Amino acid sequence: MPEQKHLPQPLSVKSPATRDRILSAALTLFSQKGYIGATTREIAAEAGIAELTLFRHFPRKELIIEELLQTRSILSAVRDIMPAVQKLPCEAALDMIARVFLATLRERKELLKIFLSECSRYPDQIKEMHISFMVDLFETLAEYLKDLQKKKNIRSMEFTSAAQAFFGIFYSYFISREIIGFVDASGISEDDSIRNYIDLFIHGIRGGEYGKR
Amino acid sequence: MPEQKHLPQPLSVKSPATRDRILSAALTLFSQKGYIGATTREIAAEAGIAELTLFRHFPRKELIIEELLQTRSILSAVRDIMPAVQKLPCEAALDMIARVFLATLRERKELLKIFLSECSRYPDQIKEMHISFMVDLFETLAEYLKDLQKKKNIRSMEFTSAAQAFFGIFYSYFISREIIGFVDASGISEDDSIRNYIDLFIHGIRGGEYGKR
DNA sequence: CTGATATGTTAGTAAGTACTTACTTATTTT
DNA sequence: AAAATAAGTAAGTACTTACTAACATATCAG
Repeated sequence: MPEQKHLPQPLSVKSPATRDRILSAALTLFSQKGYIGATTREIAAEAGIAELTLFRHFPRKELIIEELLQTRSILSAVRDIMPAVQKLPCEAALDMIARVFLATLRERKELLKIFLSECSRYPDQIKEMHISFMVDLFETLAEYLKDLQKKKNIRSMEFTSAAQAFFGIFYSYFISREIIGFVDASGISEDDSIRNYIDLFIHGIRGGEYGKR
Repeated sequence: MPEQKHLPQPLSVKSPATRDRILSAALTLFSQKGYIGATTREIAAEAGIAELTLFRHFPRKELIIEELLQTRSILSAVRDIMPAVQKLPCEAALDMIARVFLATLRERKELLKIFLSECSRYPDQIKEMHISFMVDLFETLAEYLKDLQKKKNIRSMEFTSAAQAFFGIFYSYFISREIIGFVDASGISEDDSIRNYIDLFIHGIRGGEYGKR
């Protein structure tokens, strides 16, 4: 009877590649089946590793989703393009902002689905990140509109509300197409939809006196 | 050894009150913890009945959510108010439509959360109901706008896109407040938000020639 | 009173699930 | 070559969950 104790293997196992495969597999499965619905066995299989390996990287299942929500959260790509966008005519600028926003949502589609499913049962920290992302978005566009007012014929208004409306249109558009699976029977293409929405928005912010009641 | 067989109790048990308590309890818990996360034990406890009673009404857990999604789905309260709304000035009409829409979403908040969480793993039939609800909403408003064009100075445009934008604004507003838990730090009240959105929308659809490029 | 109906109580089963233990095997580093 | 590192295999534990079986009880119509 050998008394030699197999040390239970160190907890700090590091192989970024494997760790990443686990995270990617988890992202896929969580978004498809929800956090509870996706089992550690499935995640390991999807990642092509042994279930035990998963637990060596993430001693508890919870740590996987926490790391996912923290490291792969939505970053405001919109803020980054603002310098380039300032020089464009406003139709083109808003078109660009809308497209970058939609692209960001598409990139993070899985994460967004997880978040929408799980947000009520997950830590405040993550909620706050999401909210501060939104605030940042709104403020970025609101500032742009304020600047625009100095150069163009733009009404005085609550620019924050306008920005919320703008992103709200595209957010709903995204959710209905990509999450609910709505297909527009009226046959309006994505390009046309974007054009129509922006056209509406631009008329909405434009200065003018008539029609007053 | 008595050979007397206790008949395994008939399957068709009917007590609308109990059935309803189960459905209501399930609605609450599914929306809080998700379909998988809410256990039959918890649902029975919430309904104040024995777990077995639950199974006498719904032999499989799945049948509960199916009945919920079918019998308590969103009905377009918007369509019903259109006759009354036609007579109002358009600002008031749109205000009313927005408020009824928001109220509908609030009433069905739990169901909406379940649907958003579970829509990817649930039958097409339910998806289709949701989509046809949306289509109906959009068409209702689009028709109203078309009529409005005959009486007022309204631009020519794709009214379906305009209707999608209108409801999109309020849908996003609802999701961010009620589901994500966003609180507007800028201190704009709900009434003000609605007013601002509608103001923007009305300017957006109003006819006019200037600003043309 | 009788018997059907709707529920309760208690106990259980079979299948999962997160997570562990014990030990092995490659690969890389020293 | 030795040692450390990152992963694998296989079996199992403790617990939970949807769902069932057996029997008791309360209500109420005929």
